[in-house]
Amino acid sequence: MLRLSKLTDYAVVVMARLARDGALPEGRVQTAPGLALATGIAEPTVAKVLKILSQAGLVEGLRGARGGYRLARPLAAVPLSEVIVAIDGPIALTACVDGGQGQCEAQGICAVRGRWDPVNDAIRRALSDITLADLAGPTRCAPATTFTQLVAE
Amino acid sequence: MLRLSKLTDYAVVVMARLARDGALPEGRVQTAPGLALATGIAEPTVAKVLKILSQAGLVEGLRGARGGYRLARPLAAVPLSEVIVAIDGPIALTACVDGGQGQCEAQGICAVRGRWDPVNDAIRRALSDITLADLAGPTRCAPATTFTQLVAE
DNA sequence: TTAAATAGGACCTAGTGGGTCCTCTTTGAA
DNA sequence: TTCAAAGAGGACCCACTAGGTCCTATTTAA
Repeated sequence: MLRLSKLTDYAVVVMARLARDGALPEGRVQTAPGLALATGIAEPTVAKVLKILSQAGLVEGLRGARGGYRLARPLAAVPLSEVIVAIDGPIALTACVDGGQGQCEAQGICAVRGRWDPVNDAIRRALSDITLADLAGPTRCAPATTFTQLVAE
Repeated sequence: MLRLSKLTDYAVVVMARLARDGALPEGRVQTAPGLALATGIAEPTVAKVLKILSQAGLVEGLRGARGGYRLARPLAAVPLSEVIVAIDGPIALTACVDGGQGQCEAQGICAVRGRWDPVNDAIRRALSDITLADLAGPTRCAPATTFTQLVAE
């Protein structure tokens, strides 16, 4: 199904919300509970996503009372690929990736060994060309269509 | 992680092997046990993949003694996207796809609602431009590199 | 000093993909 | 005519891991 993890989905939503609420670079911050309320995502989950994004340098976390999060960069400067990598790890379209030592059990006879890279490059390129600004759109609301309808092939 | 299912991976390997062993359209057939032996993939799994590919019209199954499978089309005429769709279902880069009724719990406030389609289009285009022939290569063996090395970002 | 936040873990749970097995049907060959 | 070899089509089990929750430590403004 080639699916994106839910966490990544949440990340995009949360970052879009940060931008919309003015939590821009050097601007005021937005708390995790507040973002949870605004997005409808459970609070612990929002907190988890923000922590990961913070580690990746995509958002900036300010601790202490009156703390919160804000974007490290404007949405237009954040390629979608970067968010995916931050949450899900490297973008690679194959199952034998996470073997660690890279020893595919069928390595000796695998007919397509070493040929996935153009595929992965193509995917990475496609995801790098799209920024979060493209996904979030110009502040206005998207038309009332469901994901399912949009995405079904 | 954006991972492809293992089954899809197997499908590509198996189809590449079919081509290599001359199980081309209108040609002689190759049995599932034989393919399992040749690819190093467990036999029941190979059989499962072939059944799915057969239903999708990507391979042709001939029943009975001396039966087996052969490609329905040459590899060059099979876009990678078609194999993925056959095994994994529609290509769609978002988690809220399989809700069925399409009612995302955060539907009312989701900031990125309805904006994933350009992303999905880009991915589909990338995967449609690559055929199995590109993956399998011109019969010769790929260099001895592991998937992991090739694919790590 | 206190309360409100983030930071960083540990940990549990459920969904589902991966894999196996069983039975039925088809068909060529003895 | 019979038999064996193969695919067709399910049912089913198991393990992995993503998703989600919670707890504690740390920081900092009021």
